Amino acid sequence: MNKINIKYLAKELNLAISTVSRALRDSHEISAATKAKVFALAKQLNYEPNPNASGLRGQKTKMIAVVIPDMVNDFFSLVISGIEKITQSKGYHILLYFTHGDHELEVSFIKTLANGRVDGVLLSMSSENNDHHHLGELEKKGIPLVMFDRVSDTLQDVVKVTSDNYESAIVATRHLIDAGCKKIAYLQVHKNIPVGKIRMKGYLDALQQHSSQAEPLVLESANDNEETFQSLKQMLLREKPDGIFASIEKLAVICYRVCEKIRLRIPEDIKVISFSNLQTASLLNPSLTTITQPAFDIGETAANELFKLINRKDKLVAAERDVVLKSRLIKGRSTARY
Amino acid sequence: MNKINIKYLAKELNLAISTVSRALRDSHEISAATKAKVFALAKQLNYEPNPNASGLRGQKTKMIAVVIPDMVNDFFSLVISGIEKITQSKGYHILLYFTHGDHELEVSFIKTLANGRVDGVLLSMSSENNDHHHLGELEKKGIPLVMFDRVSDTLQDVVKVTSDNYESAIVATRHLIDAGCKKIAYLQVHKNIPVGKIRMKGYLDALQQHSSQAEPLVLESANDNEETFQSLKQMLLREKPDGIFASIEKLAVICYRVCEKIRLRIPEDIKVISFSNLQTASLLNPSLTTITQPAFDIGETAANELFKLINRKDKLVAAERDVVLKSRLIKGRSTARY
DNA sequence: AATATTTACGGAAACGTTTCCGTGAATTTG
DNA sequence: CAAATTCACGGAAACGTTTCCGTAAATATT
Repeated sequence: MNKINIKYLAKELNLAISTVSRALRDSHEISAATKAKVFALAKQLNYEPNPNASGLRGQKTKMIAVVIPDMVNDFFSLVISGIEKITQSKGYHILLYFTHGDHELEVSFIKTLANGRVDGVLLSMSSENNDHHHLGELEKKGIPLVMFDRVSDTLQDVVKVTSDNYESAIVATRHLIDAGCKKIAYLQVHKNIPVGKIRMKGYLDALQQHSSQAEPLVLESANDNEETFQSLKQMLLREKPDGIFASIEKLAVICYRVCEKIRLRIPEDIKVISFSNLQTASLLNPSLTTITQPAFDIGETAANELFKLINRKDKLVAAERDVVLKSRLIKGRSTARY
Repeated sequence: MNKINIKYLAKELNLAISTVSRALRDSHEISAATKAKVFALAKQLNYEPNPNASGLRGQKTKMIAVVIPDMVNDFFSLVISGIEKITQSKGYHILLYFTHGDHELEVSFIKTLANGRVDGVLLSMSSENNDHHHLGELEKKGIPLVMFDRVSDTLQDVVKVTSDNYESAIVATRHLIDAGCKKIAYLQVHKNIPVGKIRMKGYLDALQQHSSQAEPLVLESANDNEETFQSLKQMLLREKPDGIFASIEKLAVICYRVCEKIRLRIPEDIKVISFSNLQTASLLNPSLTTITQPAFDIGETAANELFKLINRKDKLVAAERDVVLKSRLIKGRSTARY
């Protein structure tokens, strides 16, 4: 039950600790013969360097943090898969945190991360909150940050990876208009989600430029699904829109349920389009027309950008830039002309 | 740009390093007055203890690893959410690894984890492989392990959290039989997935006991989706089963596509049931009857069991036990009598 | 009042690694 | 052949904590 560490290897081989360490790291100042002996014993004993010791000494942890709201939809699952592809290839490890949309929790996570727990942070904000001092804490400690999807529009000096939410919202709205919709409603999540604002702006601008619809029609969802169900039902019955643009897939799903409940036929009575990464969108009844974000790609790109920052020697060059990836419109029967 | 660590706090307060450390850990041998001063300065400077130093000294990392095949389906997303709920409440951190079904990768992950990187491991196996020496490595180092869902049936001395796959498979098969199916096919994934075997045994036993069907009908899926699509299509055309039992949701989805392609009506011509945690199962066309595993619960339970092991003082007591949670049958139109 | 105990804190070792600095021996250079 | 350089390795410091051991003063005990 002997601990196998460098000291043990050194004693076993009659070498100094420093020699063993250098041999393991393939240093040029160690002879081939010695290296071979060290490697052989290390492999035989299944030696793995203690990460805490390496981290403490070298101030490198080989870990990055991924901080996201949650994983209830397929979007973040795909993003993480993209991130994992990159971290895996770089020999890095992923620490995963869920904020559950709670800003306080986000602040608390970031503070814990700011003291040498990770080499970098990938963040999708819990909510639009102009209080960004916790992110400043990261910068002060020299820990690189890349934001993705739910980014801050007020924060300037940080790398952001997003998709073309504004343009896609215009495309989606125009798609409904082209399908013959005269009264289009927009289903929005809680107001202070950053992407939400931009998407709604696309909806509003598209309406103004391409539709004769007098007034925009916006419904903000509640936190509770049942509550949202009821208010959406009321809205559909009262306003009788003929097109629905859901800003997230959960709202589209609720919309399907409401329509079934009040016997509205999709797409005959009302057409539905939604931002969504649902893999089963094409199997829904009817198949859902979606704006699909390149989620996996966003994850890959964000991770790559983060590693650029981590490996940057010259900390002074502030080459921040926004990366914007394109979403795709995938047509389903939910917006078909009939 | 001064590093704020314990040494800095001590100097600032004219105290010894050891005193500050004890004050921060709320030791009883430090006066209330001193504690107050230390806490105040620590808060003011946003001090966070360096995790590498703590980990190195105390041999505790406050991190656990979660090793799963991937996150392409909703099941593992829910499991992780359940795990996160527990780790969050215990002040622990999650390291996430995907094996992508590759046993070699699993071995490599476990080996890296075996040297003080984490306090415990939650594992859902990549594949049924009787080569378990890498897990022995964990035990040798005293790192607790809990397996969930895809567990090994040959490995005895380890805590396992699963759902009642055998019983559920019987329930599913009987459900098809009761709905009038005379020829039921079972769609299986790659042979060496452990749960797959047990589920199939349930299918076989239910057939033998409750159906007059002469021969079981089993189709093993390929790695490639398109390939699976083709072989399933061939099978449906050749064998003309009137019931399909899919062991995982991906196969049910492919089955839906095949049926649409060859104009088989669900549930009139063929009925479909599947193991699945798809949140949109009820919105499919037609709504899918599922055996739904308590995924979130599995995550919670596995994490709780792991913490029991981590916090156990008495390492000798080997109170291994299997925890089996119940799945639910959720009826949809895909198995309706017509 | 003399001794024993508690209180509140300081000093230093230890965790396992990496790397700076040194140093004999071997090799190259002028 | 002497001097300079390279080679191959050893010793020890440093990373930031936690904790064991020690100790002077304060308090409690007999």
